[in-house]
Amino acid sequence: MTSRTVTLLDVARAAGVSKSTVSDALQGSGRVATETRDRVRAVAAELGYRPNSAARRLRRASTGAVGLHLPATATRLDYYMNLAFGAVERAQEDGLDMVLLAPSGAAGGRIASRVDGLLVIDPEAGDSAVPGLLDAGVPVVTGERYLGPAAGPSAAVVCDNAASLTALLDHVTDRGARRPAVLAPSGSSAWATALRATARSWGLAHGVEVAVRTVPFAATPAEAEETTRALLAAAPAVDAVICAPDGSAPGVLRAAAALGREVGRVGDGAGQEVGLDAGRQAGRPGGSGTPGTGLLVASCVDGPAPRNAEPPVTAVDLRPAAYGRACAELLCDILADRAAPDTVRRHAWSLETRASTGPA
Amino acid sequence: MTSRTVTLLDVARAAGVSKSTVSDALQGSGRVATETRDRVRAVAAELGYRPNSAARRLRRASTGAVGLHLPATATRLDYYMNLAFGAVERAQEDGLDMVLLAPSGAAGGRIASRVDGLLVIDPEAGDSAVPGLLDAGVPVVTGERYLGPAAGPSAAVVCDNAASLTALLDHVTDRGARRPAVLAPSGSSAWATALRATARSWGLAHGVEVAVRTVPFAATPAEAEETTRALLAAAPAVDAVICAPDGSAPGVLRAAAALGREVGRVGDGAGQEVGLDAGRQAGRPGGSGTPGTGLLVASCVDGPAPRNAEPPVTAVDLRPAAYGRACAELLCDILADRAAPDTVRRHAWSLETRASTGPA
DNA sequence: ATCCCTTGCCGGAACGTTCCGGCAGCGGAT
DNA sequence: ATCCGCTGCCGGAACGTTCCGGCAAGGGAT
Repeated sequence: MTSRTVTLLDVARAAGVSKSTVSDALQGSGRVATETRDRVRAVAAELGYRPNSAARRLRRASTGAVGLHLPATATRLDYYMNLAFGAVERAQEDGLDMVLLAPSGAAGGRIASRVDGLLVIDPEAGDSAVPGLLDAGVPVVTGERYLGPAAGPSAAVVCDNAASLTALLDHVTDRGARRPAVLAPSGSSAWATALRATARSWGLAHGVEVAVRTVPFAATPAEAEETTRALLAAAPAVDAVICAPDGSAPGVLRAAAALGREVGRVGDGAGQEVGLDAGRQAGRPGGSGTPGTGLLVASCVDGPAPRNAEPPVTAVDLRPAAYGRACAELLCDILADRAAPDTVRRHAWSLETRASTGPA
Repeated sequence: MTSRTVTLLDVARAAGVSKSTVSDALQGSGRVATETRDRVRAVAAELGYRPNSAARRLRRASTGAVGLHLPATATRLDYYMNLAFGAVERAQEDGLDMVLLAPSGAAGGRIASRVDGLLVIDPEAGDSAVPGLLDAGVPVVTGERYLGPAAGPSAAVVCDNAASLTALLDHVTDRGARRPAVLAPSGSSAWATALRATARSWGLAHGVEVAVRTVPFAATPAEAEETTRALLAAAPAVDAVICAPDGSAPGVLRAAAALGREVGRVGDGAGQEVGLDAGRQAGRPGGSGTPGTGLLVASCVDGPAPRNAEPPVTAVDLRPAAYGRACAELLCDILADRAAPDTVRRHAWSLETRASTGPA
């Protein structure tokens, strides 16, 4: 407030050198004697010199910022909140600002003049903003692959979604389930697509019948509950439900409770065999269910909902904050030429086993 | 890609005028004949001219971006996700980018060189990043007041939290509750402070004893459940629980279920009188509760959790997206000199009555 | 002693925009 | 006819950086 903004020239005068030398000293570029460099840096620090980002950007023809695009349909999922902040943190380490892009996406063309790169998370093939972003003329890193048309090869950080759902299915069968079912997400994101494909193929590979029901990408617990009720009514032999969308696991739990299924146990209490139940429960859709019959429940996305549910629900932890970090890191690497612009990296998930799939 | 970036000078040459005229024509500044202006604009559009934001910012000494700071403790609450996107949308309408600030807050000093203004949402007095932001030298709009030390008068958008909690308390007493309790948030945000104060004062004003328990600002359902159990054990006559933190209402519901309290009904099933219950239930802390005894439940923050709970929970809808919009709008107005830098605006909430406080 | 190469530093020219002062031309008032 | 003021346009000069070419000074090799 009181003092005018201090520029390179001010530092130069104070240090008794030219502005070029100050610039070189601070950037570490050019040829500067170590002694001079230290002195200049000291003076700069003392004067409280802050480089003017606009000037720097003008000169360097870069903006110093990257854009972040999140799925329009799912801005309310706090999974993305964690992801976003992970990304912000990492970008900041490279001195980059993260600008939040409106889901509507407005004019994709002018984006290029405002950011040096783009992070496009879980791009839906149906999202009209995405194609504009992908060829905005700046490097793009997608979180999960883009499966839409005209998908030029761009950099990506991917999760092995097939492996995580497989792990979940393996886990529930390990715990005794014989007839697992999957509530798979709709939509054309890579995540949703992979889960649907895996849900179908795992059964074939293991000679097990897997019931698959499709629910919205961002299903509410109520929707999950409704689907689960219908599923268990139609296929009472199902003894494990794996629920994909973030936050909807409580709905599965509620359906189980309403139908008298005890979550966290498999079988009918006498043993682990479960085939008999089929006949017993058939044709009692909205009824009170058959007390004493167990059900395993798991979620493809960890978060507050599965973690705090009663009982806590086994889930795949996608580690969203780390995922966001990884995306931002890849983009930073590409911008700094530390990585090729078509690099693909993997992000590791972990399985969190909880009471909903059996005793600890 | 193919063509170089088109500058003001290119447009000038193509239109047969000087760069100054082009600038004036496009900005609407200076004195330009209407005919010339239209022609210049047509040429600019045809060439696909995009102003270089870095150059513009350098010249105008503004950055074209505003920063958004969210509470560090609560980045995971999707309330803030909605708020953020509301703000982004509004800022975009004024051509401003919204840059997400890392919760850690790093160096507050250099923020001023990167943004023209700041949005600081629910500033905690304990958040070490906040003071640096408040006097970063740029206009600041806070979402809710900052109650910390050295609070220079800055612009704010506030909610009448006293009124919303009062409305909730009035509502449950209207529905028959005689002994409401409040799970008030800890912390020193204006929201938390106002709720705690109101919880205490409302009782005095109405001659009703209000039990107040403090829970974390971002309490998990498990924490809310635990607190509710303890509360109902210690004060069994409590017949309504109003729960403040976002997302924790399900915990109250679980506690109620565990103690055999029927949510959405008040009294013991025979009538609306409830005072008698006190003796009946006393001294049965962890037990199965008293079946047939009702409990009203409400939340101070609406969202997926109360909306999708079973039964759905009455809540105050703070309308976070609109709130974010309002904050951004105020900041835009201040930056454009349409509002004084110490303007305070109100944001309206609404009460969403649902089954948890009685039949529809 | 001469030459060359390296080191350390500097001046100037961009980057693309906005804004200020100025300069023609012209119509109307004196 | 002279002068004034207004309109429409233009040419610089910033804004604060980075980067390139160049220039002295010094030291080693010839």
